[in-house]
Amino acid sequence: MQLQDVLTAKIKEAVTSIFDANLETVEFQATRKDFEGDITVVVFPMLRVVKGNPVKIGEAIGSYLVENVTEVSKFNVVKGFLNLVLSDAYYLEFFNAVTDFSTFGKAPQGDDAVLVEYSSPNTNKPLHLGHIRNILLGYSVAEILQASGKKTYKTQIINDRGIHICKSMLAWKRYGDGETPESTGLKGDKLVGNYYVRFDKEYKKEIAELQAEGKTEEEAKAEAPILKEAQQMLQKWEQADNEVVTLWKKMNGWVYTGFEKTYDALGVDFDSYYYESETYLLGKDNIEEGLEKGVFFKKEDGSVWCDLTDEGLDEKLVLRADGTAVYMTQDIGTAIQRIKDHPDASGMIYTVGNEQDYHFKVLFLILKKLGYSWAENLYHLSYGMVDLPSGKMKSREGTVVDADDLISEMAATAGKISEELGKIDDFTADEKKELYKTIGLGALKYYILKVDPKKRILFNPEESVDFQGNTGPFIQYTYARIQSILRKADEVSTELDLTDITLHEKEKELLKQLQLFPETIQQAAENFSPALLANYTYDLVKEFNSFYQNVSILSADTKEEKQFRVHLADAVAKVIKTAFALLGIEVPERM
RNA sequence: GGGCUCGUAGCUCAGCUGGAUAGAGCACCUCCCUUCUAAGGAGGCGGUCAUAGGUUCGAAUCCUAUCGGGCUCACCA
Repeated sequence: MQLQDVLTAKIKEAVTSIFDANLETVEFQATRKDFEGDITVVVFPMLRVVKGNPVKIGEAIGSYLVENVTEVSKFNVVKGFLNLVLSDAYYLEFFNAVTDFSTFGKAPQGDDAVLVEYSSPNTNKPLHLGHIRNILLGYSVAEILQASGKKTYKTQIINDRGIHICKSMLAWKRYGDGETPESTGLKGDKLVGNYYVRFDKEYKKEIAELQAEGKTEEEAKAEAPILKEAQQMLQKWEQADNEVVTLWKKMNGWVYTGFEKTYDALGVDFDSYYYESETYLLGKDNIEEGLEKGVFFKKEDGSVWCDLTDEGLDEKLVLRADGTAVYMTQDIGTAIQRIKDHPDASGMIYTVGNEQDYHFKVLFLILKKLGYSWAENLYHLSYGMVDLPSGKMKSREGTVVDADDLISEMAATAGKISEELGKIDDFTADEKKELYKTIGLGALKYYILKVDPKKRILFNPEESVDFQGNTGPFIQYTYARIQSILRKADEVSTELDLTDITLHEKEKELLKQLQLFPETIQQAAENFSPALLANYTYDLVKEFNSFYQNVSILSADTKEEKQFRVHLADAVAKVIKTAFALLGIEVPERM
């Protein structure tokens, strides 16, 4: 904010010349709606340096500013708050200075790059609502970072190996009867997911049988033949057994095709993919290095540990006694590998649920100890669970909210509402379908992104997602309404003449809100919080609606006024579009 | 039990580095579609900001303790 710098300097100047005292900082805040003014200087903190009555001090500074700063046209003092009224010219200049509102707020791209990891699914079941939160957050944060001037690489790590993958493979082999996505018409991830569930069913059956034979529950769980067979399968996989690997490739292929469809429906993309089947052996060399550097130590049994007691944490195992890797080993190796693969990247963001807070705390600490410069720029984008009114989502109990189902339900609801309103009766069937998808997704994405990532979300499928109030569709609707105005205003010249414009109160409010956009993007980037951006957009839309209700755009008094208002509405629409793009939400021209 | 985290209106959520009388939406009540798209707008109802202390000119915000919810403390991933 340039003006704030000017004001700061002038206020310091005023305090020096009037009170013969030196101010170190000046505190500003936006003026509350119920007071006259645009920006407020808080006088209280000055009392430390300047003795006296805050109101008198405020008045003295106020009149000094009106005289010496052209942008300040009036002032008033309430208690210790000096409210400054900024001139119309100041706001009009701001508006005029923005050459292109469709790129307004975005910082030019620098050289500094950052990796954003998100999604990271298992390949044994379809994506659900929990993944949706992850995916939307990760994608949006990547876009926001990009808009804040960073280069970003979107990436994911796919958990494509392990006992859980073998479970669905085994169940398919036993009971699948050669089924394929083509033969069943099922999405590949759904088909594989069904066999994962099937495995669990058979497993439970076997446990029950064994328990009937007198085994304890624990024995039964460990000895169930189907589990034993799955474990053998994993061993065979690790030995690169041809048959197992072929099956694994085939079924994973189905899953990937299925995932792609879901990603596509959500409108997200990735720049690179990492597979655990390729990275799970990484990290062992790094452990060796760490041992040499003295970051790690070896216990009598040969296992390797990292001592984090100085940091108030425990000792953490990084390599088993038999030399095999643990989760941590792999993550250390993968992080190092990724930076090697992206030499311009100076940091990494992991979008992973908050149940792994501790893991990432430790991981980052270890990487720092290993001396990697980029380890200072690691961030765990931790988010809360998505819970149902009934509690946690459990795939086995069938209480999972499936991602694809949810997406299509949202579109269906959007369709129902649109049909009732009947504003798009002239649309073709395809156009309607496209629009309903846009609105449905807008509702879902906004619903999830507007809440602080840290907080858990309670999702009630019965009540579904709102389409009124602080929602995606409401904001999309405002955008569409502005487009409608612009279509009708097409005879307005592109030339903008601001010389004779006197700002209406509502116009001023809108301009103020627009002005905040660039810093909102920066803040959202710094805090890794799409929620900040979502709520900003809502405020902007509220402000526009208030303007819309009070100020006639197309029937303004003068031609210049009309032009200005049309341009202003257009600017609002463009900012909405940019903000929503950063949230991964599309905006329709009509709805 | 240790660590982390959350607790704001009946419900879902905002509230930036401490600042003025704590804000929206939903729900409920009253109005406003012959006027640029009513998925909208104006107003009403609704709060001891979990509780108790502390820090100071000033606390929803910072500190401490307590209570409540969640997560986590694996040679699982």
